[in-house]
Amino acid sequence: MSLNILNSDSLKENTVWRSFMRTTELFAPTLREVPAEAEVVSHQLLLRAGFIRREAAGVYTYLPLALRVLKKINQIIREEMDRQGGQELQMPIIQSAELWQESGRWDVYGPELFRLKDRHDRDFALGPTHEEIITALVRGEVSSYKQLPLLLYQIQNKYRDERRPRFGLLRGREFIMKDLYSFDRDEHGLQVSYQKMHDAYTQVFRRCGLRFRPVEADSGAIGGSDTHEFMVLADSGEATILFCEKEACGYAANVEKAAQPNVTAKPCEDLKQLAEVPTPGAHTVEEVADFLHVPPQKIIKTLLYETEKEVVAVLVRGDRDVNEIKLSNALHCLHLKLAGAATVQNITGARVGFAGPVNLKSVRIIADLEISALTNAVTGANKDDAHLINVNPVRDFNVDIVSDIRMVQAGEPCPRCGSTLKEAKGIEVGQIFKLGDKYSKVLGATYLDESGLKKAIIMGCYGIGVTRTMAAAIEQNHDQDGIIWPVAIAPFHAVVVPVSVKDEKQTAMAEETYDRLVKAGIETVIDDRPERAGVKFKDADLIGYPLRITVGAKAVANEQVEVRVRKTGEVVMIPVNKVESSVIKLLGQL
RNA sequence: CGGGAUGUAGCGCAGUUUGGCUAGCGCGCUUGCCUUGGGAGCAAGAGGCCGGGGGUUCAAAUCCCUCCAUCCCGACCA
Repeated sequence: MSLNILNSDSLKENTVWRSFMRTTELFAPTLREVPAEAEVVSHQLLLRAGFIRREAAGVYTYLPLALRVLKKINQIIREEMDRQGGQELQMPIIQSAELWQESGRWDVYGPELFRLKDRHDRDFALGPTHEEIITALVRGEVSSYKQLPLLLYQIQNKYRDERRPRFGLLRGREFIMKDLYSFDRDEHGLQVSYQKMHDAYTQVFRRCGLRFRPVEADSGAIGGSDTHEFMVLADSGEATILFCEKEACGYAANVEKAAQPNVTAKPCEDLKQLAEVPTPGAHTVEEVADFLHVPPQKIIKTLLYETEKEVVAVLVRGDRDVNEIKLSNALHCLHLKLAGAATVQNITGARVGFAGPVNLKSVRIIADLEISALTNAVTGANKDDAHLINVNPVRDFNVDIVSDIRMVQAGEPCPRCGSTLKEAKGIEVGQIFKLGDKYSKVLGATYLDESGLKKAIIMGCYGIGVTRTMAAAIEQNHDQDGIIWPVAIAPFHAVVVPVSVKDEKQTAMAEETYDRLVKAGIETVIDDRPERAGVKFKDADLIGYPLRITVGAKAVANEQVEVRVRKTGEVVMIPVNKVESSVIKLLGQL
């Protein structure tokens, strides 16, 4: 009996999606006009093409077409995770506060954590990520080095109460994410797992048909050492990435992370006499530079920052911007913000705009690497309407910390090879982290090695935003008429459009074409609505089927259907009896 | 969190300033005719707690109070 079940069609029918559809049955309500709530193009097109509907701010229903895309992305992810030895599981979305308190993140995570109480008034959170749960699971089940390494992953809804949900699926509060966690005995094992995931991610995004780039990144709140982000390249992207113009070099980093090049040698200039000069009203770098006729590079910009521990003075060259991420890393602080006017007055004794490191008491001073290379520089005098000239580090002031704390810009030398850095915009769709023992230590996930020694498991975590990837694909691949899906993640491969459904010959020919394509395994939609051709064409372009097969009067007369490529607009005439092979060939070329 | 804006039919909007007939327009939807290669045309229809609650008034989409929702901008570069 049981064998019979296995041999039956149940196996063959166990495909994730059906490969055929009639638009008269398809639930894909398209809109002619752009809903007012949508700002970015992926959001607009997802709404217009009938892929999603909004339920609440940052919370969406995925309609059938969207779900097909998501399933395809998921499937590619599964195959690549499994290929690297990953095992899929599912974990709770509702997570008890205890675990989060144990890891310390109940307090650290802040308002982004969706919190709720049960009827007994116990605290819970909706999982924004699953480090706690998975580590707790593993600590209970893994006790020996023989059980390692372990790669476990899940694809589920995650929740973050964003301070400002926006851009449709690009920054939602409920979203689908794949997270894989690696568990290894040591750093070497972690390196192996990390590389596996780096390879897997490269494969995933390549297979999705996206132009992307892995970049070095900052590890942020999740913590850990090494980390790369996978960026889908799109001009509308929020993230700025810098990459070396030399392909062979390969350096690429998020601006948040991009290291500055080695400091140029100190210019040989005689140290001049420190002096105070009046600079009435000149409180920005630009104003001071104009007023004193010095280039901004000769000005030391002094910013006061407040952290949860202290107030610090931050020095960068006048033409540079502070990189707050680098800064908070250098200061080992959690929160960072520019000090208010009152604090500035209090500490420097002057209004905002006249702070300087000379004789600045009571706060630590942190300077960017470039500062030590300056001679005879200009700074604020800690006195209203006055600046100091001929200021020299060491001679006139000392700093407590020297570190790379500034933003790097396109055009600067590559920190690795010295060629020029270029800039691009990207959408972060994946990130891989080396966590080390950060979570295993606090949560007590350990194992015994061969010598019976108890050791912390070394972890890594690796996420892919599935719903964000779908939106990013649209940001990268669209035109005025609508979406242009890469074949691998398109909801369907082709749409057959009979120009007039009242023409029996056209209908018959379209049905034959549809039938042939479906039987050949091509996911095909037939637009059998009694609409005019223009309406169907518009919808086809909007939804973004990679291929459109038009069956009109010409087709009937010539026994040839017209295959149009969505991406290029290219049109080829194909005899009906060869339509499958031609379509397969065309899809393969896309 | 701060600031701004908006909320009227499925979608896009007018009407609100200066309260007053039965709340309008375009698209979409239904029915019929017609049309059929890029969102056609004609005709007849359906569809509204004017975001919720409370007030003022003879009378409220419109004025007042309050709550809610959505969107945008900002979060300080000395």
